Amino acid sequence: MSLSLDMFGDRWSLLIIRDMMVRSNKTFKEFLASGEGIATNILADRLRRLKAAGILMAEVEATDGRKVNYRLTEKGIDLAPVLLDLLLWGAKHEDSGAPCAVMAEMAKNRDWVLAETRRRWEERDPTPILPKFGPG
Amino acid sequence: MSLSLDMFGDRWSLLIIRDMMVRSNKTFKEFLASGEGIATNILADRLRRLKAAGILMAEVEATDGRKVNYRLTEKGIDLAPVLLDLLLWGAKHEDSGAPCAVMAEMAKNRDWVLAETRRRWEERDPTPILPKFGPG
DNA sequence: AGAAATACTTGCACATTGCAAGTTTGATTT
DNA sequence: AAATCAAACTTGCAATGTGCAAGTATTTCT
Repeated sequence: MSLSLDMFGDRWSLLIIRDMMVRSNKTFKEFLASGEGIATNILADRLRRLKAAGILMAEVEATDGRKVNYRLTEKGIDLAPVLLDLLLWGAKHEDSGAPCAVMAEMAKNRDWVLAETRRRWEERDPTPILPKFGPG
Repeated sequence: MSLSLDMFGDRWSLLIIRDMMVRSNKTFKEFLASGEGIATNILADRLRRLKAAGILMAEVEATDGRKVNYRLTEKGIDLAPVLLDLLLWGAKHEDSGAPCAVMAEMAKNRDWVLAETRRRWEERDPTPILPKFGPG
């Protein structure tokens, strides 16, 4: 756990991973526009560190050599349970602005949400997971 | 989630909570002796912030007015799923030194481990959770 | 060839952290 | 009762990390 916190014991790393996981953010610009207000140098540094740790990988887009697409690795997508629990905790104990019913659904269908998150990652499906709930 | 990371987006807060949860650490001195090497000023600051956030509470020991006993609140013990997932992730993807079999057991009995963690908190049972596994 | 877009890097002020030492309050010993 | 010890902090300061504004490199568009 101490090792995990060497990597995630900062303000931004987990937010970046969350943006990749639930918003399908892929590019530097998208991360900047995520609204949390990360500085460009910090973003560059975190992407570098997460890449070095094998949590994400980077590749330049085939059709546009300017763009770099970041993508979670298996190690990265395995953080989904941590992020989901953190989200549920925040929704329960902090004023998150998220509707209670939605959060209750997510807590109830925890395993399905995790499976669906992984499926979207595997199939590169960029559909956001938040508005859709339940197996049916 | 951004709100959660305002609180836990640092190197030490979650480690302190982990030490309270799995090692039943209660006093300033015990936290210092946990082996992670936190500085005294940082420890004091984090305890203050976690207390202000309602994640733990402090009370001076009745029989020894020097000692302050820290204890997780309901809000604090609710972080157990996050910590467990982080532990399992670290065990899977980083060299944690923890035996694989033990971690596999924890992953399998996730719900039981969480229930047992909460029971120990409610009953103030200081038995460490790590060497004991399975419902039977 | 020139302008625009994307992904960074750099310089610098400011905040946070870590270490060592000191302070405060309460218990224990003589 | 005085001196000593113990636990929980606080303080000072150097080093490290962060955030903002600006600049650079490479690639694409016109």
